[in-house]
Amino acid sequence: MESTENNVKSLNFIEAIIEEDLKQKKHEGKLHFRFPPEPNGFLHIGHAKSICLNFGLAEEYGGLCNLRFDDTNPTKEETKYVESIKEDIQWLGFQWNDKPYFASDYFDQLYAWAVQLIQEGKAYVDEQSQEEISKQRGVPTRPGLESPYRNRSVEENLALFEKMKVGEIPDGAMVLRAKINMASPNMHMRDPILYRVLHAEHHRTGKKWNIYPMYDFAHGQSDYIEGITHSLCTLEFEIHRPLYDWFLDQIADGPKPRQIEFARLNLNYTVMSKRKLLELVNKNLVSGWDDPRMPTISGLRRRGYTPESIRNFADRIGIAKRDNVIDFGLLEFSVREHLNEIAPRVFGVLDPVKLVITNYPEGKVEEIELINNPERPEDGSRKVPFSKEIFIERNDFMEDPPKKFFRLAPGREVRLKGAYIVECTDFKKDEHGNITEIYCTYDPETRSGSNSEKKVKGTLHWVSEAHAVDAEVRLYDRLFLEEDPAGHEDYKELLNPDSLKIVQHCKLEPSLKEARVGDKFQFQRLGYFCVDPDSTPEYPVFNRTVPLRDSWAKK
RNA sequence: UGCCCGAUGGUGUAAUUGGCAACACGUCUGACUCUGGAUCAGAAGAGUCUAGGUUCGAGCCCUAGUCGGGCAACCA
Repeated sequence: MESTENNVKSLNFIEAIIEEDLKQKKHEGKLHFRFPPEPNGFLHIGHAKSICLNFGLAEEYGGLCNLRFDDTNPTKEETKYVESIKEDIQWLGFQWNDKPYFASDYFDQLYAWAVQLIQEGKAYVDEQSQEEISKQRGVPTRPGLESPYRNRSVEENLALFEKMKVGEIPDGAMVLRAKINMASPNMHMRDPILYRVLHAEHHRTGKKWNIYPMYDFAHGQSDYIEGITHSLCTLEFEIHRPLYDWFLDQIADGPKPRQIEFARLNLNYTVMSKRKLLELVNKNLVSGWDDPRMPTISGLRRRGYTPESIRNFADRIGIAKRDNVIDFGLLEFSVREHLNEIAPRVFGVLDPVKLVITNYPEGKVEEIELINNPERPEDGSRKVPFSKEIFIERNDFMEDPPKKFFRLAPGREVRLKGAYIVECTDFKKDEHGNITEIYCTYDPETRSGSNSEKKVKGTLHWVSEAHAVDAEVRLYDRLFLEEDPAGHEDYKELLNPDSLKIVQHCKLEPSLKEARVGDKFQFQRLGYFCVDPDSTPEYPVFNRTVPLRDSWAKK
């Protein structure tokens, strides 16, 4: 955000902290961030906000940013997620420092620190059941109770922890707990669990471990090991910060990372929790993590969003601590803005109706030259064939139109973009009243570029029947009917039944035969579209990224 | 009946750190246009949750409330 007068960039609260730290020479002027996803699902637009924040700050201030997989729970994590996360970050245009890091690389060190805490009398093995432990923890308004195992000897703790480690203890039978304060008003300080027994195979360490550290015992330490200076996370971890600091106080002697929390991104008309997104995928409510209706990065990519548009979006929404719900329209604005700049304009008729130009010579074909992108003259032009029989959009014709309808109707004139002005003389209907054919005459004097004086209110896109490419087009709408689906008992009931409309045999201009998967276009007057991977050479498939703004449709 | 955090136009974010609220999206006008797009010009819309206090002066500081969010997983 720029202030208008003196062009001074205004800082968000995290940048303000950073600049202050820099001024104080806090970490000898070094800046090191990290993006720490758990590989248990695909990244979504909310993660994009965090990615842009962390990697963006590193770029902005000349610091570093690690990609670190927070893989301390082998029951939920998979390699395929690791791969998708890497792909998404790179696609967004960011590069992590050095190599991908993994919390699991620190299991040995973490274990050693746990032993150290035991030796210092700051941790103990509890063999109560999960239910008992949870009951003793108390409630936020009342202190908890101390475990009967809280004060056993260091030797006994060491021996038990060793048993946990070598696999002699069944899942759930014992945990290692920090000895902090069962009466703390902060529930996370009531003797939090450090390690649990899990006879699970880890995606990277395999069967080496039978115990795995909890998030709280791994995260801050991982930051510390990597020399992170600013550990940025979302608001729900705010209450963990005293624990984050407590662990570091026990083990660290060098400079410590500082945890700073910011508000996560919420977008209306969608859900953003990995659990819910996973459920949509698992229940086949969408076609997969990359379904173009998903708010995942892979979904947005397939939908036709560009990395630039997402980064600009992240920039626009800002960083603060207050809860927020961003209007989906802002995301759409961001893609339109970028696509308007880069997408070649083409003709595509989604709902074709045939138009015959009765006074146009039979068999004649003119090659009409069309500008590829008026926003970028350097993108040149292309030739599009024009002939006697063409397709136009069905809703560009009305039998009995209102006065403000600037398109085709009996007796009305309209320009066929790049070609001629035509006047509707007649039309044909079938027994159901559907228009089947429209008849026009053209004025040869009005060809584009011929300086004819004639002006008309409307301009239509069109595709020559004989030259048309057939295609499938997928029209997407918001996935949910209500602004806040997650706020409902069952958000799945709020799925928009019309979130995907598949249209077959759309008619596209012949140049689109050359389009490759991922290519983006503006179908003139309709919206932005991109080639879907489901395409075949014979039958391309296009996704509508976003429609054009339509001030006519609004009325 | 606890602890932590937050509160600025419809939405989001600013306010040179105490000097009478700005930018973006959205909305509405109008111009232009061979995309009812884009672009351009303009408008409406908050007096900053409330009440006190400090001060020449408060969105910024203090006090007390109100409202909203979070915290009681062997998840992250």
